[in-house]
Amino acid sequence: MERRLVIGLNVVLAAVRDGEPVVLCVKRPGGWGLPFGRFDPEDHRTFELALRDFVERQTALPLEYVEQLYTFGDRGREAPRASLVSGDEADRIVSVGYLALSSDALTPSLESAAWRRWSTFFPWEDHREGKIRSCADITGQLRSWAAGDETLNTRIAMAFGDCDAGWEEERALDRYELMYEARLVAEAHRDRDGVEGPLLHGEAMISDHRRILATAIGRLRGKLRYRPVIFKLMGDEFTLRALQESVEAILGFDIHKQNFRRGVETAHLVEKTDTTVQATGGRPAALYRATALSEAPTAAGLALPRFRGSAT
Amino acid sequence: MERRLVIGLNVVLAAVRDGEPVVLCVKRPGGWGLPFGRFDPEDHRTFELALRDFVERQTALPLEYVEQLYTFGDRGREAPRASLVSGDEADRIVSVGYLALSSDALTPSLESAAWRRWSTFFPWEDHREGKIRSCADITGQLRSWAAGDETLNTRIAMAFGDCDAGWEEERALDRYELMYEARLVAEAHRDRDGVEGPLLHGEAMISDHRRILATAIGRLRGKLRYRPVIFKLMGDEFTLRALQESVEAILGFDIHKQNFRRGVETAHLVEKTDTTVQATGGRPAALYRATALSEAPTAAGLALPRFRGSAT
DNA sequence: CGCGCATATCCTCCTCCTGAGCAAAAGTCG
DNA sequence: CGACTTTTGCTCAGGAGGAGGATATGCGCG
Repeated sequence: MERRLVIGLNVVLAAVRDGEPVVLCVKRPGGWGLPFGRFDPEDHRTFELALRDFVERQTALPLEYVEQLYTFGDRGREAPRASLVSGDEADRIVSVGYLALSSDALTPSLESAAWRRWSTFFPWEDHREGKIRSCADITGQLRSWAAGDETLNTRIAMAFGDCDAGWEEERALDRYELMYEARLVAEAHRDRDGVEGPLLHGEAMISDHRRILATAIGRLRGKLRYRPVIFKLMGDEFTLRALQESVEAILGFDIHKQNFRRGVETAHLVEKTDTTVQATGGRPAALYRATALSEAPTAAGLALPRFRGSAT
Repeated sequence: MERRLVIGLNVVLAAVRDGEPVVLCVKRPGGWGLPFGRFDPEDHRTFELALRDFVERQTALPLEYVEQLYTFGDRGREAPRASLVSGDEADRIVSVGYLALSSDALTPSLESAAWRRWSTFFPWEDHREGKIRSCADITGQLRSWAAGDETLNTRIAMAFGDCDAGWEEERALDRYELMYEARLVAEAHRDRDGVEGPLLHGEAMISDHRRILATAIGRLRGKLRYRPVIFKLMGDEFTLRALQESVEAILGFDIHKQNFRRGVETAHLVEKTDTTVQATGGRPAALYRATALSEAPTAAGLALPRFRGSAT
């Protein structure tokens, strides 16, 4: 029996709903996962076309902005569940991960697809005021796992900062991988022992999908700073508060209001329309729209502050 | 005849030699290209292992630092030369590009492999003092090609700045792609007309290898700013001047000497040894080495200035 | 209508990073 | 020794970014 090479495509379709970052998930036999499909060179000229095709089939939602994340080719990574994609355990699966952004987060018309919050899978990535923050436990557990190992402790320090200072939001993958190695996430047990792992930090996903999601989160967070991608998550018109809330949702921490305004305005990424809306109880807010500048895919991003810990 | 799916691996192995950025090239029937090979799932557990394996065979050089760049899956991209890798024109080739860094740039023991300067392929990317700078022609040609097209002109402005102001060195790929579309590089003619294109800007490479190289250059340049990768290109001990020259070689422009020192020293990326060397005619320079901090793959990078045009 | 309330919006102040350049130090070469 | 070259230390000004005070403009309510 010849082992064939199979290319699987995975998509992290992200959006912001009611101020919460969400990702489109699909219910599978083994649990929740990302939309994915097999790339068939006969049918599709490019990865992106294939992606759009089967995401639409699996979720009945069209894709807008799409960007490649990473290609995972290691044998053993998908080990226990390889058969999910190929139907043939002997095939060698290489999976290409994609990040897609949606501005509307329409409810998918299929039962099996649903928007789920990032925080379900990565509770420790959300440091906004009033959210749970289980980060101290994690670093504690990591440190005792690392014991005296110099290298590991450096990695922990780099990935988590002091969890309150020096936290770099774009290192979501570093953090997940450390936790995986330390067996603080269920996948680590499942992949090694073959049995369902205990519920540890956050909900698990099938295969290596949570790793892909971590990659996507990190990439998106990083990209906010140097490309105007945030507007791919916004409608045509929005208040500055809404824009800021989206940014905060993605970043996972609160930022200074007045400075944020100054930042986006002096960068000329947005322009004021002449309409205002009254969504809250206070003064009506001006509606803004993205400028032509921010439409350019190569334009600069937002000047965003770093997380400096919370007042807790 | 069934079309099989084939995964090709390409490596951009970069180094700095005598203050010049170089890349390891392999002489092929159609011209110079990057080392590449076919990924065989039977033989190799991971892409990286496969990579190390065949690079060693093709060039007799071992790989050290390796990082994935991008996966190119579009049909038609490699069109005229698809047979190079597979030997069977009907196969569908997907290629995964990698970036590798070498600190020593040993001369490969094989005839067909050689280190070649980036500037051979991308003369317009080098803005250091005393180098040719054909950037003004290029933007001129691009603008007349773009004619009045709003979108294209924005892209040009974003990619090239004013070629003297607002130039962002990490946009090497954007620049190459624009030039490709405008048929300012030989590959554009070759890929479309099937015949060897005229010599235009820089030397052409086989297949889409120059595109991959552009991707690598952009990635490496960007990464300098947020990861300590520059030390992967340096030996164990080096003077600050040597370090700076490497950085300048990669970035493609000169930077302020005193500020550079201040930057690396206050970032604690290097520490002084107690030896000095006298390489030039002036005062002997202290030798430095990378600190443990800079060994951490997740540590921060160098604070580097932006290109502000040359005094010409 | 006047008042408290909740936001939005404007503006100021202060600090630190960064760009730029002067000047001294420590060698070589003739 | 004096001219020259390169390293190294230091200063200073401008600007970006962080924090927060002060107004503006809507609401609901008595």
